[in-house]
Amino acid sequence: MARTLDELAALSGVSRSTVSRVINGGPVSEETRRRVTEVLERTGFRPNAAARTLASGRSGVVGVVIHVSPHLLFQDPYFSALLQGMTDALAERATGMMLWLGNRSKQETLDQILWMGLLDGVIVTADQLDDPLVDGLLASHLPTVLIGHRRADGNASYVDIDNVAAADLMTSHLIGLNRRRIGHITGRRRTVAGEDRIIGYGNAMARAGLPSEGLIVEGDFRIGSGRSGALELLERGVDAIFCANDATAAGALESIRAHDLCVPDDVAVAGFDDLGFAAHLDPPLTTIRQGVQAQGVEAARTLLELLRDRGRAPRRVILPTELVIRRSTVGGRKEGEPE
Amino acid sequence: MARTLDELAALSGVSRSTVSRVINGGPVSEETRRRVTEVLERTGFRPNAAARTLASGRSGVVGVVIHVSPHLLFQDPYFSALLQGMTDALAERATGMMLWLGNRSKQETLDQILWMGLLDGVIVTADQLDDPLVDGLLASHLPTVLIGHRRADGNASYVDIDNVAAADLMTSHLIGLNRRRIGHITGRRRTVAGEDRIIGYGNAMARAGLPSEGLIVEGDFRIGSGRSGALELLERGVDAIFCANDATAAGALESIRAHDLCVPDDVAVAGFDDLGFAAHLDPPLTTIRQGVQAQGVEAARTLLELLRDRGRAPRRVILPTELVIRRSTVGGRKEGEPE
DNA sequence: GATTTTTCTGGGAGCGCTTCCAAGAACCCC
DNA sequence: GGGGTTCTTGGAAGCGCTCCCAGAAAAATC
Repeated sequence: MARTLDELAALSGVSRSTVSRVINGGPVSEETRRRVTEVLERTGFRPNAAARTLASGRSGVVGVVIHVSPHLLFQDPYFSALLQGMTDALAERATGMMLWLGNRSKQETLDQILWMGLLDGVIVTADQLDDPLVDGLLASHLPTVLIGHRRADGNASYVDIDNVAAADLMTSHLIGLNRRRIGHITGRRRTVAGEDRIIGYGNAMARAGLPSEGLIVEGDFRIGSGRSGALELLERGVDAIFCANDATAAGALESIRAHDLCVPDDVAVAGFDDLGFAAHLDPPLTTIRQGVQAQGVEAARTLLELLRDRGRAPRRVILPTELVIRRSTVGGRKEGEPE
Repeated sequence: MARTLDELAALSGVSRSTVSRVINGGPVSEETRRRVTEVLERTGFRPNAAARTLASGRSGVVGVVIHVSPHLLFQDPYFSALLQGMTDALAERATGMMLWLGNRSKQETLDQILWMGLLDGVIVTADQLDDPLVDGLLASHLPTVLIGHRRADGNASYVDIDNVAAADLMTSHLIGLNRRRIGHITGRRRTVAGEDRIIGYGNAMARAGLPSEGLIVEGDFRIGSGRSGALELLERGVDAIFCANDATAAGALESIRAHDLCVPDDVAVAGFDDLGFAAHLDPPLTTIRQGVQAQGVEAARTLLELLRDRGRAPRRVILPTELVIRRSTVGGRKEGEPE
């Protein structure tokens, strides 16, 4: 069994260069290509990846860094969907993927990635407002695509949604339903999504001339903070709660029910993300749908494009979001539910 | 900034070979080492991974293949724990990891891994009785460690638990509590764990002279099959149910409660895995604890050892399991629960 | 002090591939 | 039919590193 290009060249009676061309789709006469391909298939030849990488400067492998605790990673379908999208898009171009999960320190992760050296590019989740890993990656000249972005990342390539606009839209939806004391349970502090959703909420409230002070309680994107946040807001008196994500909203629903209050009659509840379970909460949750899987796909495509054409201008993608209205804000039957 | 060994050699006034020795810990005089190290740090030099791999034949990267549907992957903490264990152990030796999740066909995955070529070795979950991916990997001469193993994998390296013995132990525990009609909800068909747990259950029943026919219903490791399986077994009349894993047991508990039966007085329930939630079910679940994270660690270590010393005999590790008794089989207070 | 042993270092030969260059063959147009 | 294209191919020069070998220097031995 042939192990090198030279052996293959000998077997098929052409030069090494020609075999290389056949493998990489270079210009070769039809006749030669057929002959070499035949030998290629017969021997099951696989070119040595390290040698290709060394000679060509590209490895065909990209890194994906999702720096969250594995606990969260495997619990939140958000990441699962993201990964799925990326692997699909990468596989289309036969690009390998190395995955870094968040179980080491950011500095260690960064060092490892850069030290490793054989990556063509990196996709990294940039959800923190302040993230040395992202900064390091951007500074490293390694082609990098962010999922999410900070203000300062204006000339990096990224895929994101417009959190401010979406939160504004949701808040306006609640205002439009004649809610006046609308509380907000925020996302984790120092995350882009968290802060931007606060801004969007604040914008809508201000525009409507409604007060928001005292109506914002801090959460952390987890169900527990939804429970406690809702308790606090109920005490202060609210007729609607906009939660920074669906998990938080699930917690809020629990607390409200425990208080024997009715959703949405007494208190309307809204979430953000539209993860699978949102439609199956009781009552089904009004939320903002963001296509997480699509974000993964788009991020991968963006990176591949960046690789194909280095020095190309950064590509910034803002994916659309959608207000999904269900019964947690508007009573009665909605969205094709059984009568 | 230095980019190659030669540049570094020039900067520090030694030969390329010497710099290479300093980097790789070869024999170098103290004085030289200090001088070169200084330059190394000052320039932040990183050796080219592809070149090292090509020259040395090792890449310092191993593959991890967890071929389950992403849905399951991200839902079941089992995999999360496994990954965590592996990444920890691999990081100790600065070994990179490429991850293949189960979103492509097995054949595709196999091809990609082998084609990629730059892996030093692979860890793969071998839970299916019949798995072309595992077969292909074992046949490929790529150092491979299985997590779980089939009968035929006798001379591969693997990390596993003794499912037969553990299931036997659990069943005997139930028998020892004077249960006589003990049902079993199996794991997914054609998985090693599923089949072996049936065998262990059967062994214990036979030894005690108890009948098991009609008391085995097929499940699939998921909560749904626990619900339906329990319903079926309740109809046939049982005083205990041994479920193939904790998720199934959770489902069984639901159904039993829905029938207004009491656990464990009317029906005892036992699971397998001791995942985090098992202790928090109502009532807390008697189960078999297997250290999943430890399995990950052990698998990684085994592979690293295999790599250090090729041609070494395969290493087979059977990790211990433990019967964890909680209130789902034995009433009253147990295991440090509040009074 | 001469010889042997050990330690340290530099040179060089690859690892297997890509890719540039140039030469030859085949083809074209007027 | 000659000069110019265009296609196809082989040769050769690396890519940046490891590792073997042999020579030089240092240390140990008698």
